[in-house]
Amino acid sequence: MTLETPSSAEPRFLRIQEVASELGLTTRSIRYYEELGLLSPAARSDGSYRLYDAAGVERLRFIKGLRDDAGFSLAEIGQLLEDEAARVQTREAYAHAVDPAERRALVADSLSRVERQSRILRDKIARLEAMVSAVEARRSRLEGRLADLDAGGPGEVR
Amino acid sequence: MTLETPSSAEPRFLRIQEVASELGLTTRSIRYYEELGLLSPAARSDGSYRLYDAAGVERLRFIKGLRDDAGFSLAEIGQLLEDEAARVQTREAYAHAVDPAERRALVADSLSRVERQSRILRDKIARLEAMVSAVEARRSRLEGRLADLDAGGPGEVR
DNA sequence: CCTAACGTTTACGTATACGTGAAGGTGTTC
DNA sequence: GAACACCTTCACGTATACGTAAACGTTAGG
Repeated sequence: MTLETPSSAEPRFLRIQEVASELGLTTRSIRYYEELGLLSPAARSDGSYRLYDAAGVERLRFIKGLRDDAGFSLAEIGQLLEDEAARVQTREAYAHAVDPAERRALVADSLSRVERQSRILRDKIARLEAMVSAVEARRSRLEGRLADLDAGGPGEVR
Repeated sequence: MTLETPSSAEPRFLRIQEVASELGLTTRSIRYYEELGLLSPAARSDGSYRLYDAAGVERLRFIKGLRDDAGFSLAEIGQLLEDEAARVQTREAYAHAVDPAERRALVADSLSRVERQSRILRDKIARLEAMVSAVEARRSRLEGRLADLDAGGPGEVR
């Protein structure tokens, strides 16, 4: 066997292509996101291969979601992730904070950032739902007409 | 007065800049959308100025919504509008159709197109909502910790 | 009639978000 | 240790969605 200490605590790293395949991205995209400062690999191999851990993969999945699902630009995503980074930093500070008041302030800060993220997404959803209801209005008009016709309905178009 | 037959049945036309201002677009964008075949002005003046009617303005508002709110590409919007165009054509055919079976088929066709539009939008909303719930999960974790702290909570970070 | 504001087409410029090599190093396998 | 897939860093190419300027015609007002 070529296995080397397959311990359970081994930090499982993935190389860029493995991550790309798992997420349905290209390696180019991942490197480009890195250029823009949206993420950086957890580590580099001896030969300077990018190595990603689970958190990195999750971050990329989040980025992809924001792009494909929410339709945000990479610049907007950068903003959202800055909030996220600040949140993580805050989390770090929290671990070292002793004063309860300080801890409270740090958590409150994180919370406000998450709430902002949530607001942005919810706002987008609300606008999408407005569009849906416009489409639905047409839909129900058509369904009504169809029902009329099935019941031997009126001859003139209205 | 400089008024000229301000009759109520007068077809109110707007020029491109008026439309652009009303919708928060640029004239360039509107002309570009026209290049792509997403719309065409209802009429042209003697001097070939583009003239838009209420329907044209609505169509543009729809396009802007699909772009800004839903984040669709202009190509995708083109698809959605083709469906819409087919629907309108179908509506026209409906007015001339006499056979009830034919009429039923036409309405059913329109309905299926509208349903497709609705599906596309709802799919987008669903994916957005999945993202929101991910964010909300973090949010409630933070809220919980905040409550702990306010109650004189545990000293170690988890 | 003249002018200022607005419009027209044509065409080249630009930001974003990657794709696509080139030239070379890395890593695993037989 | 040679092959071959994978990685690295430039660097230039490309599609989308417009911005911007040139050169010129149109419309409305005084």
